[in-house]
Amino acid sequence: MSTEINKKKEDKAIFKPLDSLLHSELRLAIMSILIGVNEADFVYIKSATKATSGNLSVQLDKLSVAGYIEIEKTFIGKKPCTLCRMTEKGRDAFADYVETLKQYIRE
Amino acid sequence: MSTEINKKKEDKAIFKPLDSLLHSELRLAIMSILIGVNEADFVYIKSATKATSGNLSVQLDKLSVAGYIEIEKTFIGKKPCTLCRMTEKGRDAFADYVETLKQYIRE
DNA sequence: TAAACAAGTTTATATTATAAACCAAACTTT
DNA sequence: AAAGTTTGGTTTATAATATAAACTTGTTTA
Repeated sequence: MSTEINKKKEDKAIFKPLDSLLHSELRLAIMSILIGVNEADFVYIKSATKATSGNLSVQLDKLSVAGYIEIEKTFIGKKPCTLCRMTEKGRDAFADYVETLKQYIRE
Repeated sequence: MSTEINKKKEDKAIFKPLDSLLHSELRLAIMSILIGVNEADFVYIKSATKATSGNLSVQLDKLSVAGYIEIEKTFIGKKPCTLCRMTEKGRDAFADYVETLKQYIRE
């Protein structure tokens, strides 16, 4: 049986897990852009991140499914325009992520 | 042919890429532990991170192959003991990573 | 001495990210 | 006006990565 004398090994992790949806380079970049502006469109995010269209499309969709961003498909003149906006949920998740991350980078 | 008149879209990403070796939850946790101490053994890191042995073994190996940590296999009494220590290169990479990350989290 | 345990490693599988291929509509050139 | 090009994406296939399961080697304990 275990006694007080036995040196206890840590029985819980010292690090809080990171939100894996946000801990991805491209998704993090997207969120980083969106937290600073009211909205941004697909083409802008693509050029700012240098992501391929396919990758961007997929990652935006994941953020959208999670409710972290909203996607609105409109037209600007005759061209389609995909607008992205961060939700309150996304803002909270991002703030949480940053807090958690600080544990890891010791700041 | 392209002219100066053409509105140039951003032609470089606004985010510096993250060191993908470090941008991994477990490897980051390992580095975070090692940066704070002189050395730590496999068993300690395992319990501190709650990683499985297999996963830990693989990730330590990657960090070691990259030259970010050194691994020394010794015995403590009759039991094998795998000691890990961060290298100077690892320390630099970690510092770089943290700096880069700040762009993304705006701090 | 056989069963259980400790400390890992190796290999297989599931998850995730990335890239390649494709599509529709609008513009441009001949 | 038909043919080719560009824009703004989506879908699907592949490559990379993380995780878990199975195994190994040696040790301790019942």
